[in-house]
Amino acid sequence: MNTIWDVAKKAGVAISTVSKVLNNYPYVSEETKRKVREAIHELNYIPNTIAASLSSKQTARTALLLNLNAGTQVIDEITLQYIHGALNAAMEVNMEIITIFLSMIKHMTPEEITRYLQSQGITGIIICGMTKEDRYLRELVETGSFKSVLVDVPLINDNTSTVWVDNAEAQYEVAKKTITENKCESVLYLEGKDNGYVTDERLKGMKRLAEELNLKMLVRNGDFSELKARELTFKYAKRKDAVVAASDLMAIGAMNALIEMDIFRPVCGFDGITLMGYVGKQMNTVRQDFYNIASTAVWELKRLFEGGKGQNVYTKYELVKLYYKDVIV
Amino acid sequence: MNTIWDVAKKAGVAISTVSKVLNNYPYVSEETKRKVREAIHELNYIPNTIAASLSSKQTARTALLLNLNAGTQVIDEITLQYIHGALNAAMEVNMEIITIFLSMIKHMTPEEITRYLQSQGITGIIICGMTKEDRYLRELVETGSFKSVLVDVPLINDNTSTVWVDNAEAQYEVAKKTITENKCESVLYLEGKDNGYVTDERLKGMKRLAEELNLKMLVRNGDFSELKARELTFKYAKRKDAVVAASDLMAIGAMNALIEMDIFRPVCGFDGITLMGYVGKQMNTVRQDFYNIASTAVWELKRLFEGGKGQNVYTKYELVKLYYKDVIV
DNA sequence: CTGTTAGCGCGTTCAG
DNA sequence: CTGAACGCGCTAACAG
Repeated sequence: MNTIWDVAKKAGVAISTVSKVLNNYPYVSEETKRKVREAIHELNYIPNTIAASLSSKQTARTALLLNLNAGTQVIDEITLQYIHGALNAAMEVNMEIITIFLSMIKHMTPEEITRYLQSQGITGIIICGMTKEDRYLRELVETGSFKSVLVDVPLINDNTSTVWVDNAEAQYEVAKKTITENKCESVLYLEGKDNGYVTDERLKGMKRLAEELNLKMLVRNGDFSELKARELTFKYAKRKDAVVAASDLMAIGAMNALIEMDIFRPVCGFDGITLMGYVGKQMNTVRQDFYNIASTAVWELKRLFEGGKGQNVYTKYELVKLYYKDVIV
Repeated sequence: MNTIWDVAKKAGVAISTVSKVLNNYPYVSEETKRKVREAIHELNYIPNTIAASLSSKQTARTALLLNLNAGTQVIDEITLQYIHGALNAAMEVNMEIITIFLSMIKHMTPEEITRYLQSQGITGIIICGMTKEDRYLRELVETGSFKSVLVDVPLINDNTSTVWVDNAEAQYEVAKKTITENKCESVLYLEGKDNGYVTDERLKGMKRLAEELNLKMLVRNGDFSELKARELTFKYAKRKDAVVAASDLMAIGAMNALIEMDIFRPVCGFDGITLMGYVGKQMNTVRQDFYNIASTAVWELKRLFEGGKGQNVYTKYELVKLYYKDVIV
């Protein structure tokens, strides 16, 4: 491996000069820049990121914290999209990402986590799938030891940004479409886990719709669980005209229950996961681009690293129905 | 953050002594060890891994290389299991893992990849989902610049190990079960991509079975694709008694085709993915524990780091049918 | 605009 | 058995 030393020698300059052109510092003549770049190119030199972070103390090493609670297919798909999006964006902006599952650090106190991360030279974190129960994470973020970007969690301060879709609006839209298409007058709403930050938002959107359309609405907590949604559907769907679920998995559970009960009710979901193409015939859902969300989070973190203040970033969504032909490859 | 200096001061020794007890070097008196450990504990000291790797040049920083070609649910599940298993095991053995998708490095030459990884201080790699087409990866491994563990690829040398299940045997068993249960005399075998290392093995197992049971076997290349399997089934299944697919996804494609054709043929798959519970009623499959495979790979890599020679490590599998009740949560 | 120098935190000889 | 001293590869003042 060539070091910065070799480059300096080859270009006939001091290592600090090389470092400067490497990091785009001002006050370097075009001529020297050229010489240095040439030497770098000829030697196929790649800076040692380890040494760089040791010395600079401010490199963009980032931890991607992921929740992997329920071992369902859905979680898999979403989580992997997060990882993929984050890693690719990280490569673009030249940032190192360490993937960490919350289960691996759940037993630690915020202080322990902080030390653990800092010992790895991590200065920024991106959190996906955080719940209200993850108080230690919240503390971690609030101490401000790291630049943070949270996905789907409304927590913003100088060095914390949030990336999420407008859940209230999305829930409103998808439900409205489903309900008006079928001229329903009453609805069973299967809301998510109380510990989920998006749960309240989605419920809010749903309430607005119920009021607007003058719907009779029954709200029940499905915990984002397919099984629970199934049970609730068995129990309540008969007396309602439609089932709106706050997640695709719950929508699938509801639909399967309806099939077993042998009655038809329109169902809609939220997420837009592939599984819908296999089982959810004709179900409206809100499709989120999780790859893009993670990617956005990385760019937002980069902004924070560069001195930007925390902010709220909305990402897009679309209303879709997934068909088998869309997912078969 | 406390440094090794603070610990040394508190324990009343030199930093080198602290370093020695940290790395379990001999020739340190029990008494000093005790003092140092106490200081470490009181200060909640965690060694800075960055500085450590800079200085030692032999830390176990590892790259987990993953293939993410087809954007299917199946790939998602398997890949995520790999990641999860690897990261958890890595934490146990105190090893740092950087996750990298092959798509991110596919445009680089082996030399470029080598430099890229080395610039990150990486000395070991684990590769999942490598195909025969990934020649640059093979070169990378064969240069011996890294300690490597390959999953499902038969390539072994002093610093390269392989982790995989006995694909031939597994394919033999699952097919045998399916075929004898249904007293079949002819079979359509949907093999995987030619570029897959497991494809030949599975075919080998299948051939042995065909010979043993004196089956009429038609082999067609399904490319691990659901769509292709579907088409092949439409074309050939009618004249056969059973369909054996070299992957779950193909099995699902075959089954859907059979349903549309409105004929019954026993089908079996390979992998044991969750999706089978949703769509694959009563299908035999070979269930692999991808979490465990990745975990095993990490431990194997650790062995290589410690001077062990490359070897072949077999992991287990089981024959199962997945039902909806097994996957609903 | 360029070069010198002092660390970053730790591992590792090598005297003592 | 212990500690002083050097260096890993690089960044960041600080002189010049």
